Amino acid sequence: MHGTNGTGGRLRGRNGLAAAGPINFGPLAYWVGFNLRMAQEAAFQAFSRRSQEIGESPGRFATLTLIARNPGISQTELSQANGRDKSSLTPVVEDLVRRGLIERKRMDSDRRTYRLNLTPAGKKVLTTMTRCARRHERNLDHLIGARDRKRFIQILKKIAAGIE
Amino acid sequence: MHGTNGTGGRLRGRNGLAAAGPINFGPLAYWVGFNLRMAQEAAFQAFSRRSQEIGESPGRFATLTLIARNPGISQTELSQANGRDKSSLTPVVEDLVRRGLIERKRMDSDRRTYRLNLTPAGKKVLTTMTRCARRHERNLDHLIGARDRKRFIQILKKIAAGIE
DNA sequence: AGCGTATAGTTTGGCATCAAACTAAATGCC
DNA sequence: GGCATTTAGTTTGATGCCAAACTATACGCT
Repeated sequence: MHGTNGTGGRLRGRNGLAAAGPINFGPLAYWVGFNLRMAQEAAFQAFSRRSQEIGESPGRFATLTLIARNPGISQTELSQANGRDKSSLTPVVEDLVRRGLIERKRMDSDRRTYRLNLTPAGKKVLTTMTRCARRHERNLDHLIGARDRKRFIQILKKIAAGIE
Repeated sequence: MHGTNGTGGRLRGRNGLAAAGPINFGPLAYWVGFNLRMAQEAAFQAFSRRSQEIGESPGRFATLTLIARNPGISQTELSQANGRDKSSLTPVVEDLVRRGLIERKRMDSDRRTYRLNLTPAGKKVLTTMTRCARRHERNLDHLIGARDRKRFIQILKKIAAGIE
């Protein structure tokens, strides 16, 4: 190496720190995996902040929606639809029951499985959360642009479904 | 409710379980946040499996790449570039130093900060990991299609950068 | 009926992450 | 020089997640 600052190719301020300087991302810059992670994290953080405003946890939203749309769904079905392990659902369901947002009944024909349903209180909370989520979505839509939105979602679905 | 199966609008098998049946995703089906999460998780799982084949952890990959491309980078800069809290980096850096993949030197001018650099061993491991990641990327590229790839990444970057 | 296997949900253990409190060093102001 | 403020990194505590072990029901075969 024959440069003058000994940082191997990156210009920095006199004390070796890039002044909020340009980071070289190398191949990460154009790789899908990395950008997917960064985008997801950013969107999640934003939604998280919004959820806090209404005093709810972001993870509860998809759960309540799926129960609302699929009354009587079992925990295993729910965990699969939601892309989480069934064991992760146990404390969530416990919490939602405790707070009176969902109701949980043993099935008669198969006494291992539960059926989950929203209570009236749960429906009310979901309505509030949905309004909040819609604001978040509008924000994202704005960034993406109406033209590309549909195609964008299609690609996301393909990735979710089609990876081996 | 006056239906016959008591599941409130969802057809199920005789014991109340949808036979790997169609889940109603409601608004989640076309919302960006949810699909972003599902895609990211799927891609991550796939990369995770691949990483295991070469005996590495998926999280190490971006870290090593960023150090390689920005020699002498500090931990705080690194954590920001990588989209993680600086405290998450402490155990990672410890591990990489312990295994002799990176080297860590106090700066002379500011003795609070470290400079991180790859060792020759680290460079070698990164080469292997990069090959592995390229296979993963090819897989994703195939799903996305060459035509939409560039636009897709642009949108992901916009989301990562532009959310408030 | 009885036994082996499969399934629904829970428990446990470990990991990655963040946020807030903390330590040590640097900077600025008087 | 001395003291308040900022900054780099670590520690601690909490959360959410997964995978594997576990419990209890159910199913299937003989």
